[in-house]
Amino acid sequence: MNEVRKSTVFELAVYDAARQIPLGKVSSYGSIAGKIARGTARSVGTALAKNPFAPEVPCHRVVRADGRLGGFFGETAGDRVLEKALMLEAEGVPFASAGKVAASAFFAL
DNA sequence: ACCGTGACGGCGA
DNA sequence: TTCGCCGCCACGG
Repeated sequence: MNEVRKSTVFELAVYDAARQIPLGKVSSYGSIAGKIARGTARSVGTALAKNPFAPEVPCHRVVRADGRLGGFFGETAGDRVLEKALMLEAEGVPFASAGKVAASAFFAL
């Protein structure tokens, strides 16, 4: 029988870092990459995309370096965008503008 | 071992 | 300021 998809050490490190993001705050893919000192924003995004520990791991609190929400929240993705954006607002994350998180909302990992 | 893909980031026009 | 291209690392086939 099939085993569960075993995550790599890198991915686990990413999940652990994301899990440290407090409610009402966010972090960028690049910041996490630097935190775990492994990989880059690209690989971090790929790892979070697999996130088998959701919602245990608040991957929705991870945004792009420019404050934008990112792939899962892509404006062209449809209604999902608003759902996630609203979820962040519900957590108390300040927005600089529509769909853009304020720089002060970034949590220093 | 090699190639293509992907929830990104920085720079140039 | 906005749009587009290249470069970055990790993973699966």
